[in-house]
Amino acid sequence: MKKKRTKPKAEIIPDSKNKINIWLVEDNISYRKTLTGLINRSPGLYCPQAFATCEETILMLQTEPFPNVILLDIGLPGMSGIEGIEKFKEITPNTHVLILTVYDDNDKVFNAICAGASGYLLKDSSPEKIVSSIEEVLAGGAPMNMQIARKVLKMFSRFTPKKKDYGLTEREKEILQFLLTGLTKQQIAEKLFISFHTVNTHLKNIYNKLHVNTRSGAISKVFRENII
Amino acid sequence: MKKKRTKPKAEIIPDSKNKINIWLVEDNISYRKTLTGLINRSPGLYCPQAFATCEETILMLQTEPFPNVILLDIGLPGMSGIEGIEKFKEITPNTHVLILTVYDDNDKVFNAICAGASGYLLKDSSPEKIVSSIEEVLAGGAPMNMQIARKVLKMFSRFTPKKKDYGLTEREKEILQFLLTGLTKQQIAEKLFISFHTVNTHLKNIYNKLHVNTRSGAISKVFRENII
DNA sequence: CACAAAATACCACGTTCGTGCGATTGTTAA
DNA sequence: TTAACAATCGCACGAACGTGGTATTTTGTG
Repeated sequence: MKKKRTKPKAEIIPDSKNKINIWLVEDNISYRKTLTGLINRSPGLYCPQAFATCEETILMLQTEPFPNVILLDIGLPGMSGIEGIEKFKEITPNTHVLILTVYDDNDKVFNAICAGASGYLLKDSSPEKIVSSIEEVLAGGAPMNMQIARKVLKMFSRFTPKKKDYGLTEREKEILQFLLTGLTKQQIAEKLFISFHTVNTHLKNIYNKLHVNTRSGAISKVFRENII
Repeated sequence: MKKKRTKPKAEIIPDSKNKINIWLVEDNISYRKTLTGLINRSPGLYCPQAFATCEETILMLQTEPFPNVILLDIGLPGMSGIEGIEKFKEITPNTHVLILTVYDDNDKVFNAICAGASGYLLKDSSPEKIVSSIEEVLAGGAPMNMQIARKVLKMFSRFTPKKKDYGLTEREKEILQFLLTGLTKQQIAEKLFISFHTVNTHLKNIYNKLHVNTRSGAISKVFRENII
């Protein structure tokens, strides 16, 4: 629920008409001013709000119209930027959150993206890069510094479906699927229109192939090793 | 094991000294020629080999020195580009594979990256973008078209640890961990130096909290929803 | 302190599981 | 035509599970 309201401000703020509305969350005062200036000097961009903490930002989201983009630092006093993303996204899911930080460790990058960040920039980015990234975000992109992009791809490939092959047949995989849902042998038999005994046999074979001897072991193996 | 060998060729090939060695895998003849030309006209780049299939490429990898970058199409006759990536990476893990294709569906992108692609370009990319992307790959980046980058981030956020809270206590989580390994109630009891009956009680409570009534259901829920 | 929540413990009963056998049919590759 | 494999079906039995109770002790918080 956006509330449109003209708010008197001491500073000179650019005309908001047809401009991209950008909020800034950055605790370093001088960098914040630099960025605000940079954005407001860019045609088409408009930065009416700048905060030092996520908490303040969240408060303002209660009363002000939602921004198109939030430019967010991660190393903030109080609530971290990562937590901030989640909160922002709960309040206004359509607002893009663009991370601008000094941190480039896997953990921060991973968590930020999982939390819903639309892009991830490092603070050594040039002013031009920052401005173009804001535009890119709105054009449906996901701007990242190249080292970040590489990290992201590497993280991704760690999710590789390794798919060790235990030589399961199609029927066995099918039955395994039903195991995962917590069905009993009898229930599986009914689902597949076969005898209880047949399911029993399949289960025996599955256990043999997976080198387990309980449902629990089988199910855990399926999830941990991305079988099926 | 790289074998350096000067190979007589009918075509005029640029000097390989200090140039980035790029191989091209693309089944469309005219596009292949266009790209080869583009690369060889770029200072610092050098494309001595171009193939129509992964199979040919793999053969050549047996005898020729490994390239720095392989520019790879996905929609190929015979072995698909996705499979190709895996094979290439097995043979020469340090060679970067840069995808250049028309396909932008989640599945292809996901699989390509999981297989180890260093970048993902669409065929509507400008020649300049292609050349700069090759350079970016070698500079440690991961060039992607902006729509691809967005897709990648979105896929990532699907891995979000949602962590629904079912109000499990620490002890209950502990017992849940042992469930995953396939232990019986008695075995869990021994591990924790408590009575079999206590484990039984905990299990009852866990099932209640997770709204399941079998070990299988509990285990599946744990994996699917990232509990614990 | 008081009260709630968590952890502990016990029992009984019917259900389901895992595993030891054996067996028939159909398909597929050698 | 064999041989191998997959899928089907059957039985029996001890072990483990899930669920209904009840009850005591420990821990933590207002």
